Amino acid sequence: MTGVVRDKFLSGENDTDIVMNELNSRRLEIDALRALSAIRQHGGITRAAVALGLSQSAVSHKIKRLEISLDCELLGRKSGGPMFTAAGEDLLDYAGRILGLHDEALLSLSKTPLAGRIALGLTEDTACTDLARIFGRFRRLHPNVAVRTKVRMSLVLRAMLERGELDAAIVQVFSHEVRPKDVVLYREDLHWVKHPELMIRHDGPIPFLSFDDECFYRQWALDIGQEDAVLETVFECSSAAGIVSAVNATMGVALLSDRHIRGEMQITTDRLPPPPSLAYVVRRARKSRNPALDCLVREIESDIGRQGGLALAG
Amino acid sequence: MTGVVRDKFLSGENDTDIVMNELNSRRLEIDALRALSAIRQHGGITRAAVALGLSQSAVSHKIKRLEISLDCELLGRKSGGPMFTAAGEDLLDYAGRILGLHDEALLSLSKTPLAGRIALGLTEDTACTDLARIFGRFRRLHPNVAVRTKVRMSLVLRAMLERGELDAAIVQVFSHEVRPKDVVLYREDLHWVKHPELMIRHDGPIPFLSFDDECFYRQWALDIGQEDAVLETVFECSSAAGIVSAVNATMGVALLSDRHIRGEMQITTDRLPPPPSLAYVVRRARKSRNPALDCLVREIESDIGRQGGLALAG
DNA sequence: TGAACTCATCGAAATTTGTCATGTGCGTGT
DNA sequence: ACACGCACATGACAAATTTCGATGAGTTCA
Repeated sequence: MTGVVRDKFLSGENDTDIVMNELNSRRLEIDALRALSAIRQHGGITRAAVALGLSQSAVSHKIKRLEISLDCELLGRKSGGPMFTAAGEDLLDYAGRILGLHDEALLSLSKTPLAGRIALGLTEDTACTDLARIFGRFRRLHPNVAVRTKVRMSLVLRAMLERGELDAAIVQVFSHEVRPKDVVLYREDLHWVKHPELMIRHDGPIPFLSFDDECFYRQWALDIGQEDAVLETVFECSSAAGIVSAVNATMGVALLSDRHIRGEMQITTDRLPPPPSLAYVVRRARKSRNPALDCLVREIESDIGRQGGLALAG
Repeated sequence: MTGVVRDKFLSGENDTDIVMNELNSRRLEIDALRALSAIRQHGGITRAAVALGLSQSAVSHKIKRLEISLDCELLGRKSGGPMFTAAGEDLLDYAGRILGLHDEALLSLSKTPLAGRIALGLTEDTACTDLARIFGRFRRLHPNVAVRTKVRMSLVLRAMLERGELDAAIVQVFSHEVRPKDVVLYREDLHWVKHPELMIRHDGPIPFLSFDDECFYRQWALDIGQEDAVLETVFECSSAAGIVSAVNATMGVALLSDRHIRGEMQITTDRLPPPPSLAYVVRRARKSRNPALDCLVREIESDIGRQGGLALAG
């Protein structure tokens, strides 16, 4: 509220009355309340700023404005102390309720139905999961949204995202590669596995059962294999099923995720470095501002049900 | 939200994407919701603007911005039709809830206790009502606020308001004198009354039982009496009780409100014009920006409990 | 028809918000 | 003790948004 009309009556008043005028115009910005919630959600001002698409200082300014309006501190600024003051905790509660009503009003009153197109990339293993059910429901709820899915390996999907051929993709990345804007759906550990009857010699190369060129973590394996001249690729196959068979046939050692370890396979670490852990994330193209996609990502995230325990982003 | 960071990615996009970007940044301003409520409360944009201390065009712009955010119309703009659309009615409901939470958050979190002074004027009949209870509670809740009340007749209080000797007063005014910023507490009708045994002659003056100089509507009666030479003042008294006794003693005709009509009194309209109706309002001095007074007025308004049915102003 | 009233729109002034650059404080490692 | 990295605060200013005053358009009433 920037009204000048009211201030015409203030001429000649003393400084106390000017302060009182400030207090009279107090209000809490919706977006500042949203920033406060994001600080709680993401664990700090800087990460909240990234998630909101603002600069760190804009978020800092917003909190400052809330604090001025309320004339109390909201963030605890002592090292090692709680992030929020008691007042900050109280306001977070109000913020949640206000934002809930606000967003509900936006959703229920807006007469623009979700429409548009979504070009979505999936890997084969995610394509065969509950995601199909999620997409089906989404289509039923939003008939005006055209969802086009392409199933590729993760490296291909990532290239397509970069080229703008996809709006979003569900891809595997190493955990250290998770970007702030990625939505982490779940995480997986990789293991070196072999059949119990396969003897690893103490010298010379280890026979490696490799996924093909398009497996994004195959390159990691080859890189460490070349560095130490440890691995020798003896088998290439693009499917996990093929690799599983080769392991069971004692043909060599493979790098597999928990999901693929079965039967008599044995996890081994002899002469091999600990593998990196993986994350399945929804990654969006840079040019992907699309309410329909926002809604779909929210559905996916909610349905996969991370239960708020895992960090959304690094 | 005016972020530039995100918009850097939009270069080269077509117009559809720009529209979608607007939708993505939708939000409902707190003050716009407050304006919508004020339009309902005051019966139009222009009156709402006065009450909010803004120009008419600022309020018009606010509604326009809400309509753009929601992509629907909120005000019915057909003559004779309802002021609000169905969507407008829905949003009013949300607005009430959001504003309630917002204002509650402001009140409960703000660490600046209400302080200051209130110079309040009352008429004798209002001083002897539940208002005393209201003031008592206000003092207990806000011990730092000094409330000083002066009991006078309405005309005197109005003069004191003009002179800045009072911050606010509860006064009687004719209904057509209600100002936009007055808070209407309740309304009263006046009636010409006489005892059934008093015969009004068909010619010559009517004996008039008059309140004294300080009764603000006495002047109205004398004015119309002089115009038509109808009334002859035969009795003057400053208290309603005295006037009631004189009526019952068949001394003449008096102008009384519903509250004072009792026993065998008879309402009459022979040869007399219909009296104006009255309103009891909280009227504030022009220089009365005072959070403590705001709070007190809200308490008074709420407690008198107009139940939202009556218009607050003209 | 003219007057009064209400609301919408335009151009520009006023105000608010966000960015960038920099400062400050804290924790960690050498 | 010092250097570095990280997180947040602050100042100056640009960009965006809101408000104002003037005016236009529409409606109602006498």
